[in-house]
Amino acid sequence: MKKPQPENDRRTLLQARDEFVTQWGTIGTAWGINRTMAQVHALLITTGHLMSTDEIMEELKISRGNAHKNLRDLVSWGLIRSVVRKGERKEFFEAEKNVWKMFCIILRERRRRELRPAQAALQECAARTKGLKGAEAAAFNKQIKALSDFLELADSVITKISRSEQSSMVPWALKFLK
Amino acid sequence: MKKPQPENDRRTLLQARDEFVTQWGTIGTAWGINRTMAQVHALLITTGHLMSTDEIMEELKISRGNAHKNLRDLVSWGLIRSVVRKGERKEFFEAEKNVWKMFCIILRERRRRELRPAQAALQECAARTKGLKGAEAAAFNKQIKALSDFLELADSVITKISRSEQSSMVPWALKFLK
DNA sequence: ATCTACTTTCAGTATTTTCTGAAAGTATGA
DNA sequence: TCATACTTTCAGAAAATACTGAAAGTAGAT
Repeated sequence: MKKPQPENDRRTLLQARDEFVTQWGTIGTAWGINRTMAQVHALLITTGHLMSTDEIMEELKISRGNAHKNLRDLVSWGLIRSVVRKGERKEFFEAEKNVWKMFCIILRERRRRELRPAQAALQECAARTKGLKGAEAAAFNKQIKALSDFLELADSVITKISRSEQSSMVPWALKFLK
Repeated sequence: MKKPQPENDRRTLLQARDEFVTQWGTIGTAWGINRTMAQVHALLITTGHLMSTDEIMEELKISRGNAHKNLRDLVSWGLIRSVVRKGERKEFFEAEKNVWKMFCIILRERRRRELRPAQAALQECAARTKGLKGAEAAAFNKQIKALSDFLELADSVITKISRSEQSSMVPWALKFLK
C-alpha cells in the first residue's frame, strides 16, 4: 500500500533534517564545540518557525537543563536570539540564518575566546626572555617572537574579514582563486 | 647571597619555557587539541636539540604510553618528524619550526579531518531533499545549499593558501589590511 | 639463539566534560 | 496575596576522553 506523495516527501524531509542535526553535531565535536550546542544550532537554522525550549527538548530528546544551557551559550555567541511573542510568557528562539553572518560571528568569537588569550600568553613569554644572555635564550625568544608576530598578523586579517560584507568578500575570494 | 648572572638567566629561560609549554597546552585545549599533544609540540618547537621519548616523558612528567601516542599523532599531522641518529637505536624527534609551514600543515590537516567530512555530510543532505515538494522542503534545501556552497568556497581558499609560500602570502596580507 | 635496547599495545583507571531532573527562583495577572 | 507559567541553578550521574604502567613485540648486536 503506497502512501500519497506529499506524505512521503514530508517523511524524507524530517529524516533529512534529523540527519543534518546529527551530522552537524558530529562536526561541531570535531571543531571543539559541544555536540548538543551544535545540534540545537542545526535545528534552529533549518526550521522555519520560532522554537521554544520545550519544543527543542522534545525534538532532541534532551533535558531542560541541557537545552537551557546550550540555548544560553548560543545566545552568548550571538548565533541565535530570543524572541518574546506578545501575549505569551514563553521565550522563543530563532537563529541567524545568513551563512556569511554566521561565519563572521564565529570568526569574531573564536578570535576573542581563543586567539587573543594565545597572543597574550606569547607576549608574556617573549617579554620575560627579552634580554636574556646565551644562544639558547636568544633562539627561544626568536621562536616565540615569530609565533607572536604571526598570530598578530592572523588576528588583524581575521578582524578585517569579520567586519567585511559578504558582497565585497565573496567576489574577492573568487578572484583570489584564479 | 646573589647567584651569578648566567645562572639566573638560565633559570628564567627554563621557567619561561615551562610557562610556554603550559600555556600552549591550554590554548590547544581551546582549539580542540589534546593538551598533552600541544605540550609535546610546544616543547619540541622551543628546544634547540633533538629529544627522545624518555626526555619528553621526563620533562612533562608523563607516562611512556602517553608520550608515545602523542608523538605518533604529531608525526601523523606532520608537525614533527622522527630522526634516527647513526649509531643509536633510540628514536629522536624534531619539530617543524617555521611558523608559516606549521600554519599550512595545520590548515591542511584540519581541512582534511574536519572540513571535508562536513562538506560530504551537507552534500548528502542537499541531494536527499533536492526535488521535494512544499515550501518547507524548499527552504530547508536552500539553507543547506547555502551552507554547502560556502564551505566549498572556504575549502578552495584554504587549499590555495596552504599551498602558497610565505613570501607571497605575508606581503599580500599586509596589503589586504590597508 | 639470545641478549639488549628499544617501541608498541592495551586493559584498567583517572580525569574532564556533559547531562539530568528536581528544586529554587521570578514575573505576571487574577 | 496566591496561583500559574515559566526560567534558572546545581548536585549527583553518566559519558567521553585521556593516561598509566606493565606486558608484549621487534630488531640490531654478539
